[in-house]
Amino acid sequence: MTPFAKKVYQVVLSIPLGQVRSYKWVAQKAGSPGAFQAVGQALKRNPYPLIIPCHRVIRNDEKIGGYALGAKQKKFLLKLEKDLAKCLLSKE
DNA sequence: TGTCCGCGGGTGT
DNA sequence: ACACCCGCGGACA
Repeated sequence: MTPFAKKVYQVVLSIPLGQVRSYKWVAQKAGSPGAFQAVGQALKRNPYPLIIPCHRVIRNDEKIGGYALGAKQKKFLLKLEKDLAKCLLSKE
């Protein structure tokens, strides 16, 4: 586990439910604003793609980009999380 | 070996 | 199909 990747995981794990951040944002929080691609590599090489909400990390223009389990799955998960977040917000 | 940077390809409209 | 950004690959310390 590399320190950079670990920090990336921490940042991704800090993303609230139903919220999404861009690779640039994660890269900046990781300590390297220009290493947004390294973030993707770290997520791809992450030991637990299902544990880390890597699907909350999307492109800077809300595009999908890529996903270890499938870009379409990523969109699906994002839709579910957004709906879930909305449900939680509707509920007091 | 790991991290950072650039070209080409993919997704979205 | 085009434009922008990147889940890739290569080079440097």
